[in-house]
Amino acid sequence: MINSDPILIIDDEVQIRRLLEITLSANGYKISEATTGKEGLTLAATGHPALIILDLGLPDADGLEIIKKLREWYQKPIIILSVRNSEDDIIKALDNGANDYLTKPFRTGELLARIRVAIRQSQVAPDEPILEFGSISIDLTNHTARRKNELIKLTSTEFALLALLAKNEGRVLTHQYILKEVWGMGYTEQTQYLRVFVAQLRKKIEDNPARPKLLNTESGIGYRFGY
Amino acid sequence: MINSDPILIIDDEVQIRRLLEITLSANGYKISEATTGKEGLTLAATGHPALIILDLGLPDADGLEIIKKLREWYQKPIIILSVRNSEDDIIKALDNGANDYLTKPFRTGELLARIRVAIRQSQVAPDEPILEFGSISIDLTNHTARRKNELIKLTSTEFALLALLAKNEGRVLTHQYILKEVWGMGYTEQTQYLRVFVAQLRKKIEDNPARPKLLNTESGIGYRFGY
DNA sequence: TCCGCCTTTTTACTGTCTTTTAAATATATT
DNA sequence: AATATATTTAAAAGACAGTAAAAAGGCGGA
Repeated sequence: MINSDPILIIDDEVQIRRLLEITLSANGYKISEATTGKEGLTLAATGHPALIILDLGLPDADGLEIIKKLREWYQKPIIILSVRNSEDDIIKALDNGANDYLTKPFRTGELLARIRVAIRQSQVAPDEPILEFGSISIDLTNHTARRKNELIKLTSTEFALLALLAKNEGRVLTHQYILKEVWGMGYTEQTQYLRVFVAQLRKKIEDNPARPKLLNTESGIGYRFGY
Repeated sequence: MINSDPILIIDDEVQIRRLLEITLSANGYKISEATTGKEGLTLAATGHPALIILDLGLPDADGLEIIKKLREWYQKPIIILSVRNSEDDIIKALDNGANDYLTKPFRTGELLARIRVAIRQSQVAPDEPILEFGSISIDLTNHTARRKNELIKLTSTEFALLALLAKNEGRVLTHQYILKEVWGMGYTEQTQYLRVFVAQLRKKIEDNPARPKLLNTESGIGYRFGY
């Protein structure tokens, strides 16, 4: 997920909390909840949330005061949800450190988009998932593979083959399956293509291509990556 | 003065422009104005505005496309003003790079508060606007590129292409993706444009254009900058 | 508005890299 | 040992990329 830190919801209305719970967790966010200002401040301090959604109309505290208290140390985004729609309330909340202000009832899709905006601004680009196998690393999103940090020059077919095998580390993939995935369903009989490309790949990724350690042959069946 | 760079207003309605002129300058902001998308893009590039206020319903261009075009190089806040109030419009604008979205008619005090929020944030998180690659440096805010401190003369398309690749250093970008980002979604088949512009760029940025070190070809896939 | 300049698009050609095919050699399985 | 399966190499075919230059389009200045 984008961020493993939770979104902290501070709201006394149980319906709103339920709605946010469902919407946010359905979109892959972790959540933590508080029903009072006091509890909210404690949870903000202990749970280091990635973002705080704050209801201005809490029974036990003034919303503005909570924003100010949070902003003494909390740098990440604060989004206000409030029934109050007066310009004065909005301006005061924003000027005291809130990042955004939505009035209830709000549209969940819009809230999600505004959360994305806030998080986008507060965080640096997340690292890409990279598959590692000894001295070989394969970056699927960047379409690059490295060997001891040196870029390996691979053709698109070679990369597709390597990626398929690497994604299925330890599994035996049959010739037919590999051919179907890499070349397409019309090529399941062209085992020879596979042999040629396996040889090319081994030259590029193996220390000793004649004694492969990564790209292993399962005679009569297919190939297996790793293990 | 909060910031000596102006706020750029892109709106075709003269009443809105007058209103914003008065409100913003009364609050100490400098302003510059454009009445069309085209003019807006030019002024954004030449005037390095501290913030852009953009009307989505311009007569000469699709608002979303303008946001995308701006976001190819413009890092500072973009606030949308629009008569459209549908959730879909709001989400699309925000997800394509807008920082905030207000529907017309808007309250000037709220707009000012949201401008303060946006500027506050853009000062906290100043993205490094100058990318460096060996003897090449690319200044995204000023739309300029240098080679050994000599200014390189680039057309706007050339710059957009270079900026896109440079921002994605080390990643392989597909032909389709590059074409979509630089030319627009109707051009994903025009790989020849790309070849011509890549050749032009290489002449300008590479020591030896025939043996590129920065702008690398990934045959059958696309191009990769650096690494 | 027209002219000239600059940028983008189009065209035609050449060169390079990738995939396919083929054939000879090696290894595994029974 | 015989047979099937796999590896390796290299050349042929095909796909893809680079280049140059002309045509078209857009823009600003006279």
